[in-house]
Amino acid sequence: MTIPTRFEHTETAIEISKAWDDAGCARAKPNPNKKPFTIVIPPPNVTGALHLGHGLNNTLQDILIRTKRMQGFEALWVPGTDHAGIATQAVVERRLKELENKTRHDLGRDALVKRIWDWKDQYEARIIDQLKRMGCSCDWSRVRFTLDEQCAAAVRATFFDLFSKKRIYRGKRLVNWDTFLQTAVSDDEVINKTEKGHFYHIFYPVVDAKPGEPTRIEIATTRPETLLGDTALAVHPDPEAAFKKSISDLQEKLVNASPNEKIEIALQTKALEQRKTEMLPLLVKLRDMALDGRCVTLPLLGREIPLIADPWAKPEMGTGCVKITPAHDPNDYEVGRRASLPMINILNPDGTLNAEAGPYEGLTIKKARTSVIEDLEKNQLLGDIEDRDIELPLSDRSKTPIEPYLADQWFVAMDELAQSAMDAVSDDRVKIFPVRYRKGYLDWLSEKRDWPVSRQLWWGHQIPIWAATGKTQSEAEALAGEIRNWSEYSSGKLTEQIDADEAGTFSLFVCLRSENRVLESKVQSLGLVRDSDVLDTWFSSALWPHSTLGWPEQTDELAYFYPTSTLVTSRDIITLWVARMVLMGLNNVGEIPFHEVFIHPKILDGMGETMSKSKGNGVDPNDVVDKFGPDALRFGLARLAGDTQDVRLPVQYECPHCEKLIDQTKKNQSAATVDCPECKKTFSTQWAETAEDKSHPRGAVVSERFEAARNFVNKLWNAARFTLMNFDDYSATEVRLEDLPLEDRWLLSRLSTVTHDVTEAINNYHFSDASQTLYDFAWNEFCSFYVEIAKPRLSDESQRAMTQAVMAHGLDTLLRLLHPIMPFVTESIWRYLNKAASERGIPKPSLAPEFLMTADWPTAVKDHYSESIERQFNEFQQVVGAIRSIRASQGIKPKEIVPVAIRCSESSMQLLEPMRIYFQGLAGAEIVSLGPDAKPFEINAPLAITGIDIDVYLDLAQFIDVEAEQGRLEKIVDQIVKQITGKQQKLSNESFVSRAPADVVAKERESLSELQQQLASVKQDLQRLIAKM
RNA sequence: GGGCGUUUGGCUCAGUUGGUUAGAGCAUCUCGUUUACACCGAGAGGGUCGGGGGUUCGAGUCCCUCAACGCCCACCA
Repeated sequence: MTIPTRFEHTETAIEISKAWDDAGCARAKPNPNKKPFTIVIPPPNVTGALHLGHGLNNTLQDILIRTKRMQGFEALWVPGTDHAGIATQAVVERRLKELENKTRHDLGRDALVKRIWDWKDQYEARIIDQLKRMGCSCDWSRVRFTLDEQCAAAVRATFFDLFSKKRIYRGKRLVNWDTFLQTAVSDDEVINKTEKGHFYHIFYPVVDAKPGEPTRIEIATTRPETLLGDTALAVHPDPEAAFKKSISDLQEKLVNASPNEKIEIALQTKALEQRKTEMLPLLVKLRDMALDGRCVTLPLLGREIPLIADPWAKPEMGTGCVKITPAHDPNDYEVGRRASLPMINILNPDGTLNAEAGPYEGLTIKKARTSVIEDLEKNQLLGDIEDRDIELPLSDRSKTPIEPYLADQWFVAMDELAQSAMDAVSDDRVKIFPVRYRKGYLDWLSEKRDWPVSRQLWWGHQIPIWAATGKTQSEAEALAGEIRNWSEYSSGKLTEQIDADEAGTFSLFVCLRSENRVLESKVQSLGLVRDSDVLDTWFSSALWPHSTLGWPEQTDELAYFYPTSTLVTSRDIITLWVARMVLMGLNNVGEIPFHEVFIHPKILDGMGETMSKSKGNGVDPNDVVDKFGPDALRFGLARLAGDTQDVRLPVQYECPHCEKLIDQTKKNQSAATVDCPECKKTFSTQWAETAEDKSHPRGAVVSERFEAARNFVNKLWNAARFTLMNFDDYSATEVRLEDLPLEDRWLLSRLSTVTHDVTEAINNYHFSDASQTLYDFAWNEFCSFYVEIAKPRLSDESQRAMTQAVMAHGLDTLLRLLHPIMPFVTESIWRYLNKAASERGIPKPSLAPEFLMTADWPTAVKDHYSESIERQFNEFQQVVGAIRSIRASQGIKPKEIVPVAIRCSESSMQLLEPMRIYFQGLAGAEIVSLGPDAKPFEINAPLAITGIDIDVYLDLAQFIDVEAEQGRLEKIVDQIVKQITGKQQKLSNESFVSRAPADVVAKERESLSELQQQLASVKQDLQRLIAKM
């Protein structure tokens, strides 16, 4: 049997993928004879291509799905992508701006959405290609997209349901307004950045100040321009109590404080007390004025606004007095509601000031700030300006400042929904691994904050609401009454709600259950207008586990595959996504969406930062696949990712001219081109946009971390090559366990152990352990020992057939175990193995299936396991290692055969006797005497192996390098003496002997006496050596 | 400010319930073309486990504390 010298990963992968596809290996359908195992992919955003973080995520899912498929489950992995509303629209809008200098308004809604669909098509294709090249065994006949028709139907049904249950409501809320994208973004999409800013002190004149009262009140703010929307000033209702509370809080902290903290607290307390003394009289006065209903004049606009008492004004902060801008600050909004203050919105959606700002109308916020400061200065109402670091909220998507903004939004009421999702995790219906992530999930949900779901975007699921606003109560009810008479109303195709706002005007909201043009125009004919907003992208993501299976239709798939088995995701979307899937699944289907959630580590770059598209440090899995192959990519990721830590993956550019690897740095990772320091030529990166940049050949981004994995693939390939080279005369034979020699029994026992360990590891999501176990076994045991031992046996006719049978079985099992991690190389070898040895297995051979992918998972055969055999073989391995070590230190040429004597017990002799012949191949040694009576040579290189009662002697008569040997022996003496001293100390310690468990003490004594014997023996050899000179 | 996590040889990571001399891969050094593999084989050097304190006969492993780094959440006009 000939098998290529090299494993050609690229063409093999293409060919094998096609074969799997043609055979439908990854397709799944409800099958009553099997148990289902389901995974829904965390749908990647179509904002861009996948990076290695996704690579890891999908590798782990595929390992699970392939394992379960082999274990006999009906394994379904549902693929798909996410429309990622705001993120995708932002990317396309940014490009539109950069390349064509146009805004979305220049294009209009339909044209922009068309452009985004084009973008989506391009990246969806790219993503699916990446997944396929990685070998992901998704059921590709079931690709979903969160904005496709099936998902849209689910979104409509859900919205309708929640609206009917009054869990979706309309509210005026202060939202995070992105002035660039002109949409509200959720709290989760806001990031904070510390910036240098100023703290402006401003004076508000008191209206009709009485004698003894201050004529003006000082406040301090980082946002002076917002004063245009002020509707009050506030002071604490009980400043003295507030001061006392703060001071006593500090005292409380003192109890558990560290020395450094204590100093800090003492200083704070002192400052606070001083402040209290200085400021209390004024604050009390102001409080009295507030209670008296006094007013101040709003600078610049001249409006009279009240001074109010509200606990939000903390006496220990700022000037102790605070301006209240309800329409533009979340805290002020709450104050405004408590005090029924007017709420004045001074902003247009694009971030410029509106008519409420009077003379400042039309200015941007930045310009308005400058003019306001200038004008305050002119009016002598400006006090100190302090420098200060301020936390600037930015929109995660557009990176522009967020403005708190009062707007009408749809909300999902979270109280009951959140509770149901908390319960599912608290009572373990949904298990989260590792468990430490439970807390974050529960804490977040326990806040039960209502979920604002409106987005003022064009890309997404448009809200299925038609509204008639600004009506009187009777008008609204008349309209509603008409609708209620429709037959569609009674058949549940639409529903309505009447809503009154603070100003006393009424709105009628009508929700349609599903897409229905006729009904839509009927509703529109009543004068109702469709809400132009779309839903938060997480709304459709939250339905993913059931919408992909056909809900709201009661499909067979839904009945069979739902709830899904495991969700594999990364920790940063536990709240955003995982929690919402749980509550939506419970609400819609009445059942949890998945039984287990596995949170895997994140891939960081060489500088410790998470990989992401926006940072520019993302590594394209395809680049790694091109260079090292998909199996190496997968194995490398799986082995790297343990369960406790994120994993750092230093990445390099590979110069396309000279193949030099260039470490990625902060600077070059986002560059469009890089100059190679070696050959000085230029190459382009994935960020190259312009024609000029693109004219340079592209440098792949790779990581040498995958080299070891690639080598492993090669090792496996070659072990298979060797095996198959010796299978020309293979014929299936039945082998009896008891006829097999030790080395075969050892292999079978190890296979049993490894099968057990790997199965356990994968079941418990310990992918790294599974990979490591297989790597060690395949390389250090199967290749280094079993194959080496097999060499002489294969040329011995009496052993050849038996050896072939065990080798075939060993390779077969190894391939099965490795397949989920390295599907291509294993499937490829499997084909060759099938050609050479189609029937194989211990004890009874059977015909192997055509595809490894759908073959059975091995079982750990109990009868094959033997602890004593594994231990005995381990002794053999140690003796081999000992001989090799001496040979190396003596500089003995590899071709020289060294005579060796092994003194050991009767039982060890029985073990080693049949292994005698293997010492030559493995260690270049000829065993001249073996057993309890084995005699050392005249000039010995002794080696004692700890833990085993075996002494090994090499006859150095013709090889001796006295100096080297003397050095070696002296070093051994030192080592042994050091250990003996340690043990003697331990054993002479009265409390150790009396308090440590008896068996520990006994073991110490035993090993001490062993060491002493060894020492004596080595010293003797050393003396003999010196005497010889 | 609250929570979670991390800190082990040059690099990337293991280290199960505390118990002999703390492991692996990469890198380094020495030797090597033995009929699968130089993407290989053999051997070697290198860490006292972030600092300090404690519990214990015994601590990388448990407790306290300090420090650094990372992430999440909240946030002060």
